[in-house]
Amino acid sequence: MVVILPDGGERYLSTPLFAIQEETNLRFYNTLTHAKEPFVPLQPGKISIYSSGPTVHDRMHVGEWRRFVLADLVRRYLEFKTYAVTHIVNISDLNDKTIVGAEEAGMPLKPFTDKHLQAFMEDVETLGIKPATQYPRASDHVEDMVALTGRLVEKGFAYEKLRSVYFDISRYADYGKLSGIDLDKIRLGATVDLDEYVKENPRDFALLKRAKLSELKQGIYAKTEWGQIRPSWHIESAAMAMKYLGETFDIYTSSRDLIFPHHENEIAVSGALTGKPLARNWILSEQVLSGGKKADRDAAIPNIRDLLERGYSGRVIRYWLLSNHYRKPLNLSYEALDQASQAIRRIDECISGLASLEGGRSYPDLDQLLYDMKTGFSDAMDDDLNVSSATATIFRMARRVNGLIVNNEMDQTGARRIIDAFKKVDTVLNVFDFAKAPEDPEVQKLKREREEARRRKDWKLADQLRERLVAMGAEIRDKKIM
RNA sequence: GGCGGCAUAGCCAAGUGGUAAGGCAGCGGUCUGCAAAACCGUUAUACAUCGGUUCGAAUCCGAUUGCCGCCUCCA
Repeated sequence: MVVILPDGGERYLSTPLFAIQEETNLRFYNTLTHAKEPFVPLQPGKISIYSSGPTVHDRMHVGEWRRFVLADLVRRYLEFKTYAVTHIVNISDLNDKTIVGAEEAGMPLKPFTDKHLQAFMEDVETLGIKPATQYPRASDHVEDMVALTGRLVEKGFAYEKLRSVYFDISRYADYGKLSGIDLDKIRLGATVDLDEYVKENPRDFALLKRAKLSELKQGIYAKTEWGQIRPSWHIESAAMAMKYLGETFDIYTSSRDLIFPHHENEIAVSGALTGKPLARNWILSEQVLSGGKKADRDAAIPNIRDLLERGYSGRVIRYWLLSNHYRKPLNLSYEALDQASQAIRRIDECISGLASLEGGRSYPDLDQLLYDMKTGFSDAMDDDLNVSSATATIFRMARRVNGLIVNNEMDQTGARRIIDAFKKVDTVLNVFDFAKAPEDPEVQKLKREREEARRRKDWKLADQLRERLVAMGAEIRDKKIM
């Protein structure tokens, strides 16, 4: 007997096959439904994520990195929970900004975008972001975009006007679900000059744009039945998402400010073609503010390299971007970064204390301690990635462990297990320091000299050496002179 | 005007009905040659405002205020 399930087969998810995954209490806030809901993958054990990628015309400022760090957090946490994740990040290298940027730089488009893509990848590494499974580039997928547009025209969802092709929103009844927008009430022309365009309805959006003269000169166009065109951002992203992850995938990560019109338009494109939702879960980061205003590229917002030059390490920046809940606005300030730096140091100190531990008794309640941290961490993360609560668990653990070390109640075996537990948690957060860089010989030499001075009770020399060591950035942890 | 979001200590921040986690900074102490680190103690009887529901509200309901974002060719 064949049963057609009205819910598209979702009830299969309660069969034993899914039991392992189902035991988890993982819940995400889904912007599509405006509610926290249990996360259930489309396929057992496998998860597909698509993330709104960079526009490679400039170095991204630190605010924009929030959505990439969020994507990384989602991915790492799912992998922590033993899912196999496919993660696609699109590279937007064919648009007004890159074309204008290349022109201004006096470079052909490809080398220009290559250069900025390389900068992007540098920052990915600095921030400890796991490289995506693939980084498809818009410029490599124009044929796919033209093909999708052709299908939309055939189905009557798109029309050509003066050699551009537009999506006809009036044909797509579900338009506006993600943003909750009411098309009759939006203010038309609030941010664009509508007179410049010849759409049948000002609410329609471009799929393929007639190539401009400057673009034709540079050869940045594709020949199609509608003329020489360049694809729009919306069709670019939708085409790559569907090509790499299929008609429907598990998670779309991005940031709130891209909901309308961009994501709404992608949903319309894919929904019109397949009748299916593009992504089941939309996980979107709230914005980074600077001085109370949106941090955008026009303002003087520092990028990752600027912050490195100011002395903040990649993991400090990452921790700062991560440590506030992703659905709350985050205010950029050096004070906040300083606080993040201090906070991380607390854990670093604990880890290095464990690593250099000698002697000590074994701690009888170690298993309980480890269990508390593990469950505290994953319970918090299961609840829509509550990083603040998760880190609170870790800090409590650190304080506890430091106390045990002070009282000689921890031995090397226990220390090793605690470090392993920190490492496990850090596969998700990726902010702690386990491999202290070996000290350079000069530092080691000064430290020996200082110890010698202390033994001789030559405090003046010892203090001078301490000043020099601190200035060199060395850490000093004195013990009682025997 | 429409839609969406945010408001908790000096700063950052968790907490959706049971009496305010955690971090930073501060203060007192232990340790130290003195510091640093670490440890112990301490730091919100107004959770934006007003009203309501309840035995009980930061949490639920209504209204208000302030701030932020988006509004279709910038991505």
